[in-house]
Amino acid sequence: MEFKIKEALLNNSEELFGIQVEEKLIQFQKTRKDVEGDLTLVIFPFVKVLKCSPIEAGEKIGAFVKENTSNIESYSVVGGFLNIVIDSSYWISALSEIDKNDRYGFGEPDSKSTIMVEYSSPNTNKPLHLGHLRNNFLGYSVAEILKANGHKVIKTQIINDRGIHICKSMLAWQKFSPLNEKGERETPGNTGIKGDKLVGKYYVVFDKHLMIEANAIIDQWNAEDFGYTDETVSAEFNRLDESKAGKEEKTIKGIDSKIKELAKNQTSILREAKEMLIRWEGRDPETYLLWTTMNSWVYTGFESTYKAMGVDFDKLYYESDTFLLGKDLVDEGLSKDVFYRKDDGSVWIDLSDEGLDEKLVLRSDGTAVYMTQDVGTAVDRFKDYSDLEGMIYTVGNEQDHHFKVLFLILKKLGYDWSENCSHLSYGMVELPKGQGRMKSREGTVVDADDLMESIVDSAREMTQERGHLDGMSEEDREALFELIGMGGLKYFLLKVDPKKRIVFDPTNPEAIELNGNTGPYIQYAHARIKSLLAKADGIGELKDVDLHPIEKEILKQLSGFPNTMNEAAKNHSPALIANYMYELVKLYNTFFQSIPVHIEEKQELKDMRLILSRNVAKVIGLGMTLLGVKVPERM
RNA sequence: GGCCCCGUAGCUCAACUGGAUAGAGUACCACACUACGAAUGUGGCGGUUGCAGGUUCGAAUCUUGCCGGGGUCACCA
Repeated sequence: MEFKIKEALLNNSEELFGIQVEEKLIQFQKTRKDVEGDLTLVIFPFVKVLKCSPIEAGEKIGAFVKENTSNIESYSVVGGFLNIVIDSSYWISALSEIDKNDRYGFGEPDSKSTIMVEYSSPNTNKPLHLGHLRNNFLGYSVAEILKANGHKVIKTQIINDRGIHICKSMLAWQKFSPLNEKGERETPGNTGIKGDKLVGKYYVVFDKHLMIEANAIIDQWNAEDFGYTDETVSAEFNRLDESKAGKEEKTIKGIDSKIKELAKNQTSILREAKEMLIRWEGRDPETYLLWTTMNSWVYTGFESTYKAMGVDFDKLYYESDTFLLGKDLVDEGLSKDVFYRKDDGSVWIDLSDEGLDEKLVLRSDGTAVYMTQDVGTAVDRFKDYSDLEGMIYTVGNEQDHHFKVLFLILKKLGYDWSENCSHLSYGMVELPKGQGRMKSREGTVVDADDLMESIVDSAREMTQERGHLDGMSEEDREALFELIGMGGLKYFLLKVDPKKRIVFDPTNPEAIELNGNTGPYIQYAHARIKSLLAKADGIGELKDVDLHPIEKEILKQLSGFPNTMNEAAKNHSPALIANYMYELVKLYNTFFQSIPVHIEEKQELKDMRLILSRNVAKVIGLGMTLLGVKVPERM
């Protein structure tokens, strides 16, 4: 409709305005709720051209539009706004179109370019937490949205399976695990502890011992006892210690943390972990076996968490496979003078022209850093998929800088596709009242499994209270509780603009509501419609009938679905879908509450309302799928 | 300290990317189930959009300065 009006205005621009107006002057918006109309044209941009008051201009354009466009019932001018009323038969035919299409709003599968979406990408030394939930749901949803818009999508992650962090867990397990009566150390098998939780437990154990040892060292230093401490280290300690004199509390804190770092590096336990990493890199069989064993525990644990989350991947990349890949590219970059080597052998890129700093891409000992492998992995992925057009990295906004640098490096290395790479940067999940983000060491991390379990528990309780479960098997009930709980959780995390941080209070059992603007609210509407439709004995043909205003509102909203999907894909924002869904359901509920369907005497009206309802349910189903949320037939 | 992001009702979030009188949920108060499912609906209460200036027909949105919160500036990942 907008298109029709726009065309009419443009084609008759000379006659109407005296000159050919630019297309961008024609701006439509939704009509305010308290004003009659279905579509509003903003008049202000034409005022200058027509050299008259906004009212006169509005009247003139309104009259023209009514005369030259079909399906315009009437118009009115308020202030600088032309409100256009579209007739019922237009909306009825729109409904008829929607009704014909089971995949309304969706594009032809694989009709657009191939895009890789990376998400999750966990470390293998600790379990997944609330932050990962946001990451996973976001990545999964964006992938589904792109697919629905016709893109071919490859879901992937890079698993951080190597490095000092996993060695810490391995070492702590070796040193500190108690032995059972058979003389075995703790395993998921003999303890019943989930694999990722067990490995995470030993990561914490390592940290505890590290701190004890480091604090003991600092105590000795403070007592001027430097024992076997290296001279350069003791000198550094003295320098730092003396620099505290006369400083503010904040500065002293910073210096203290540097001293702590220094002491940590002197501990035997950290040295052992580093030695273990070197053995790992040398492919020492015993270390490698331990590493594969403990990682496999973690993967088994992750698998069950991913299953509960309802996310999946098409292709996995492991850091242990890719960490060497970037090195060849560093050589290539050196030969192209994109990088340069310092005297100590380390390799850098200078990005000061782009307003960024110098960035290290290879250590002086020749080992790879994070950036090195990210460059390597990116190039590798484009080799793996010849039709790949671009990539989306779902990673928290703490890494904004990293990705800016990464994309720049790729560009400078001559990879044109770097322009099609984007960082889906999302806000951290934070604790309330400026407590900042969750920290594993302080025990404020919200574990993913625990949270999912507790939300399903709430769903179970609420659903049983309602009691619409007669004749449902125990299995089906459990599946339903999970569907509702997970729907609530996903919607809670996805309805917020990805860019914004989320505040979550773990101490508040009602932090995730299941009433109001929530997943279950939308699921409930779906179940209600299904029940309504089940009670209908046959639905007739759609006829041209007069629409109630609320019915028209619902149709307007339904008509906007394809556009919302487009915007969601363009902005990588599931929140747009979630907000759309909420608006749709709110309108429908108003309708449901105030307008009878089955006792309507006029068959044509009844049929229209049933068809309308059917399509609301359809769009709810389609839209929620994009968020990874399932909708029930009953609940 | 340099750079980046964010400040909207008590709380959690919207606002179609510069448009009308800034909207929802929640909490609180009051109503509505013998018409189809009350996880609902209808009212009410609640705001100087952090503060101060600037740009224009028009600013929560763009701009400048300040205040407050977070992030980042590692031969960590």
